[in-house]
Amino acid sequence: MAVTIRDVARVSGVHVSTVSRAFSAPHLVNPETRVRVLAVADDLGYRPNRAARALTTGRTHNLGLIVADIANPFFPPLIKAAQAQARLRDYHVFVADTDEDPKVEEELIQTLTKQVDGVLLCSPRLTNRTIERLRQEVPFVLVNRRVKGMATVLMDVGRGARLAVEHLTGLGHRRLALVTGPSGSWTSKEMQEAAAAMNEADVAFLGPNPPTEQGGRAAAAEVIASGATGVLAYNDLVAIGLIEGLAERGVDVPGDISVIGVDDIVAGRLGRPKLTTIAMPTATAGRIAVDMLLQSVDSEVATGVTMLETALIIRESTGEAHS
Amino acid sequence: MAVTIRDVARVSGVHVSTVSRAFSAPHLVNPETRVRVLAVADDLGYRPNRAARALTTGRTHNLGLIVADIANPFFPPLIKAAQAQARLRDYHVFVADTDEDPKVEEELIQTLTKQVDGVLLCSPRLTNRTIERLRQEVPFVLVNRRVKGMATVLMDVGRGARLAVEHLTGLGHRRLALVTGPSGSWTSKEMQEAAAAMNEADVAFLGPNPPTEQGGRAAAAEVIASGATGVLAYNDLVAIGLIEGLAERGVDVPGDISVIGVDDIVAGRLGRPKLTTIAMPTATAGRIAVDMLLQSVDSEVATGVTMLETALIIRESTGEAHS
DNA sequence: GACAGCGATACAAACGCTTGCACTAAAGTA
DNA sequence: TACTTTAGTGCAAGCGTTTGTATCGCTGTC
Repeated sequence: MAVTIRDVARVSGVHVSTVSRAFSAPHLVNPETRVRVLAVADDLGYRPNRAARALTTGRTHNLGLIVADIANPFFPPLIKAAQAQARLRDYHVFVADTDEDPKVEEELIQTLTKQVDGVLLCSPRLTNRTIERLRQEVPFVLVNRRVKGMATVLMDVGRGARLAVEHLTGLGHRRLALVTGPSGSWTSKEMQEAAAAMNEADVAFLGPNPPTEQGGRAAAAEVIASGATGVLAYNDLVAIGLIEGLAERGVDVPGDISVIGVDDIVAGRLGRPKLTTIAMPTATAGRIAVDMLLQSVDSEVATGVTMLETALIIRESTGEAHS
Repeated sequence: MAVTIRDVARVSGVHVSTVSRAFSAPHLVNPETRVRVLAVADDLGYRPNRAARALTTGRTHNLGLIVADIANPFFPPLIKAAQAQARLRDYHVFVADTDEDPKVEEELIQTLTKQVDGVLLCSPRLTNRTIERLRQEVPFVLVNRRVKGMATVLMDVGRGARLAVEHLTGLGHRRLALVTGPSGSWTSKEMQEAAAAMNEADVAFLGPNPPTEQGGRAAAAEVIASGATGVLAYNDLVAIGLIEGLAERGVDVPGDISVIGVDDIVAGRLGRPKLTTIAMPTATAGRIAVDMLLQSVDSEVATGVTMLETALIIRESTGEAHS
């Protein structure tokens, strides 16, 4: 049915191995033979069967990309960039969604393992132990999560959180709240630690919450109860939900309470009030993560940590405190 | 290195074929043997190598999902749903981004072809001829694009557009404009046809435009020049950009001009003014498309058209016309 | 003029799995 | 009892590649 290397060999009057080498080891075949073979291949519409190739070489030329929630606006730019970068290197990428469920996540990795050369784990909810175990089976690069000795791409939310707290205290807010995310989240922990380390402010930790609009809306009451006038939310989605939840309770942002998000998603830029937020270089992260992964696939060294800068973008959801 | 079917066979004292059948044809093996084999397999951590399986069976158990732009908020829910549905059926999915480029799209299909059992083509920009040619090589399901005789999932934007026009004329708008999308887009054509067929209104067609915020912003001048007071935009992103562009030129929405988008993305719901829009059942589309694809993979019949309902959601970006 | 060296090619095994066929032993049938 | 059937299993070919090794005809060297 499909045209194979054998067809090309037959038509061009050489052995299959010569055809194979014409593609993958050009220097081993006579230039004339090569052009002839290539011409025939093109003629016949030959496309190498990557599954077959994978079988002998052990390289699938596929990557796995596992994220907690594709629909979370944080991820698409990362997925897009990763996929583009992979394509540049002649790799295809499986995208899988765990629905924030560690069980699903592990299972996904297990089944993907045999068909990929490596996997990108974005904001994994797995335990360190599990990650370390799974790592035996397939090279990883972690995004937004630190596990000792593993290749990692991080975005410096710690610094972002510090900037955010400084911004808030600079505006006169004394009592702050951090609306935390899922409990397994490195980002969330990082933000907590950064905020806790700043002793110029008195900050309450609220959560954990699902990293969604709903999560934010649901946290509104708790935020009000905390008495905080400055809030740092786990991400923009949560921040937006929170602002809505506060509005429903008659609390104005930034009039009564200032809110800062994380991620700089489009919706925040277009919302009302426009969201002050910590911008994450997600596309860059995706690109770099793929490069690291490919490198560790080739060289067997799967280590190194890349820390990417974040930036505080001040828009309209933060304002002066009224004492 | 990795544990294969052979290891399982050796340890459990049976032939590889028995192990194979224990997995894929249980009724052909003695129940006792089967449980023993399965136990050993589990013990050893055996995972079938899908590439090898693909080689013999011709089924990769992979799907390709090709979209114009992952970062366009229209797609993530579709991708997520498709991926989830595929997983349910024990399929993995390659996600690829064409960057709205037909060349890239074709190339992607070509390289993916050998590693997938079928591909989902979302809002393809390819010509019908090309699609029909490519179809010889791999089963397709088209989303948001109609090609005769091909399996298709459509969302009824035509009806949506009619509702939108009615809504606008109902508000007293007489001069309308349609800010069209990319020229290859079925959706865009569909909207034009629907709008043109409504002779109660005088509608100008503006475009084509890139389906982005920038595209919308850039169209602002043209919209003003057209004299229209009611505008239907290709999608929410364009609508949002347009509203911004109009604001920059001192034109208020919905005060001076009413704007309707398409897609019902999150950003529209949170924006200011909240966008009146045509909601698209993207998640449903993704789910159904996968089911259709899998069905056509099995049965060789790759036809049938599913039309999904859309709905006009009236929010704040449309208002009465001032005569 | 015999031989080492080399470039180009052919050969064949291997990758991990599926599957049609052959075989055996037990069970059913006449 | 002799037969056919059937359940359970083994055997081996084959899927489309890659790749180490063998082969072959040259050229160049002493």
